[in-house]
Amino acid sequence: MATIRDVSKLAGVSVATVSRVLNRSGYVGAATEAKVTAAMEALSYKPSETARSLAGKQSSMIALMVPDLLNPFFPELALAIETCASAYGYTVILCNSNNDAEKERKLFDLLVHKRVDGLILSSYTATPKQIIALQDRGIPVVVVDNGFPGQPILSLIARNREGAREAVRHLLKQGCSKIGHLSGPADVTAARDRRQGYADECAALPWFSSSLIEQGDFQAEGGYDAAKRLLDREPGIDGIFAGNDAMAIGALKLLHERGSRVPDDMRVIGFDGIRVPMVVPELSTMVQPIYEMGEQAMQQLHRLIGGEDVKRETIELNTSLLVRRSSSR
Amino acid sequence: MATIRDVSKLAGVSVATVSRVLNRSGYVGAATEAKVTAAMEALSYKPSETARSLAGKQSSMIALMVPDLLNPFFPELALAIETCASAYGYTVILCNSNNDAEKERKLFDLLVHKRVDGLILSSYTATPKQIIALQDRGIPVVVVDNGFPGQPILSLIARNREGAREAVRHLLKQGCSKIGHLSGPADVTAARDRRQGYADECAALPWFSSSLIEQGDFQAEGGYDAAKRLLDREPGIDGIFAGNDAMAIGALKLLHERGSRVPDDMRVIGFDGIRVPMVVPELSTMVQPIYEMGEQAMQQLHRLIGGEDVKRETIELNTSLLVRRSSSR
DNA sequence: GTGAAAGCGCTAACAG
DNA sequence: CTGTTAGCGCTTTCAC
Repeated sequence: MATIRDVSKLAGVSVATVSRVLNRSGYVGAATEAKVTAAMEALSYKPSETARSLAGKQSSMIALMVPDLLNPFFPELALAIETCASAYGYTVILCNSNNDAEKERKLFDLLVHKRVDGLILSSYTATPKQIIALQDRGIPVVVVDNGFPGQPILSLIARNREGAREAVRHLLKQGCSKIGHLSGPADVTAARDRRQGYADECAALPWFSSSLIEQGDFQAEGGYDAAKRLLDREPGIDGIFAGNDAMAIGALKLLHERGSRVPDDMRVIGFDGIRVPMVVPELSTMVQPIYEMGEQAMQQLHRLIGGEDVKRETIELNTSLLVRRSSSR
Repeated sequence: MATIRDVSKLAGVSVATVSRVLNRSGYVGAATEAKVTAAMEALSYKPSETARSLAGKQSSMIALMVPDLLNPFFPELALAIETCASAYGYTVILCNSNNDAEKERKLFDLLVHKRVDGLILSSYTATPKQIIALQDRGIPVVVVDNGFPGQPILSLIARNREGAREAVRHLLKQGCSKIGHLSGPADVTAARDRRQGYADECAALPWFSSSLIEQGDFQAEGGYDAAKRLLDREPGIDGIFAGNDAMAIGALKLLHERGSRVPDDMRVIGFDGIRVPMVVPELSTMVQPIYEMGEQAMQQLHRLIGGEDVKRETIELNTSLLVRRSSSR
């Protein structure tokens, strides 16, 4: 593999000059530049990212850390980020924290030592403190699908509360007379906001009771179990708003086992808009703009890495209602 | 961040010695080693992978290249590989080729320049030539879910032909009297083998005709379309063996739209065993040991990287029949 | 404008 | 057993 020295020799200049045209830094005569470019071409030279990284520049690697690759939300996000990152010239390191705070901590350390240029983080367990510490250690972070209001952390999140309200209003409009909610983990902002949105719409209605909320874990199995507990406890429910699609799918499975007809006896709506080719009945959902979220995350991270003065705040993205068969005839 | 020099000073030895205990290479006195270890501890020193990589050692990064992150098969594989890689001390670079031969080619180049230690490749487009070229450029490769018989390429693949035969026999045993097959892309080994397995079992049966095979693309949409073409063309089909789960799900969707009762009027079985929490009816499938496949891929790659003399051949893994509702009452 | 030279942090001969 | 030293390929002052 050709090195910068080979290029410099072939072009009859010094390595410093080659480095300059490589980085468009400092002045280089037009003629010289042409010679260098030609030489690089001739040797099909590509600078060694490794050396570049050692010499103090960027590693042109970013890390993507997700809690659960089996939740289709994250592959979709990963796809968006990978595509966008590669357009910017970054390589993506994939980290699956498995929702394990300890593993996460170790990964943070690793990333620092790997000198990654930045991190796109989706985590239910990372604390603001940890994230800020990471930033202080020189690693710009963009958080996705979780927010830390009041903290100097740049995060991207859907308008969850608003979206939840819209989902519930949709169920009400469909004629539901008693709506239950399967909420996500209590310590996840997105889950809390969705629960809050549900409460916003329902709290004043005569049938409302806080026991209409059952907590799950954002996973299909958990949604199945939570739905079971909810329905066993609260008779007369004819609408379910699940905190995410995975749980909604779990609920649908339970309903099918019990012979409930959806959407006739029970209407169900989820949240996320994951593109799982689902079977019967297709799930209505509040769509998060997952691809856009990944795209924006990468964009913002790139700006942070570039040292731009980006405001470290929570950015909210709009959701959109997607009505399919599970909630409407 | 502490460097090897800091450690050497604190321990009162030379950097070479520190390097030795770091790599367990060469002899180091017990007392010295203890001092060094203590110093490393005290400074919470971690060697810079970047420097180590530049100095000619390994980059401790491997790449994982997949064609389609939206197919749940690949996140599952990725999870297995990431977990296993991290146990071995490797970091995983994620590449999504998007089934695009051109992007794939560029990625190969990139990986060479990044000096990744190895590559786990799942691709429908890469040619044996390309893969061998990559190996010649110093990057060990393990291919997953595709085989290149006769080529010096280490690949892991399920016993597709055998598995397909078993799936078809299962449908026959369930009483199917005319079974269609939705096959995958013609240029994918796995798809061909499964089609062949189907043919093995059916070719001699009175109702068989090659028009019972309809080609899809291993994606749900494609399965939907292929099933439509198949059923419109061939009346009397009461069993479908889909080349993978994604297509089987597409077929189920079509069947539901058409009011076919599954499994009463039509029995369906897929191939892959992806862990999508599916709705009604749950899909029967030939399970590939996805996790094990990822695990083995990582293991073999590690051996290749270590310079062990691993035989570059196709390794086959057993599948297992998982009967659920889509094929059995 | 361009070159010389000093590192970045680590490894690997080669001497002791 | 341990220290010295020369790089790995690139960036970056500092002179000319």
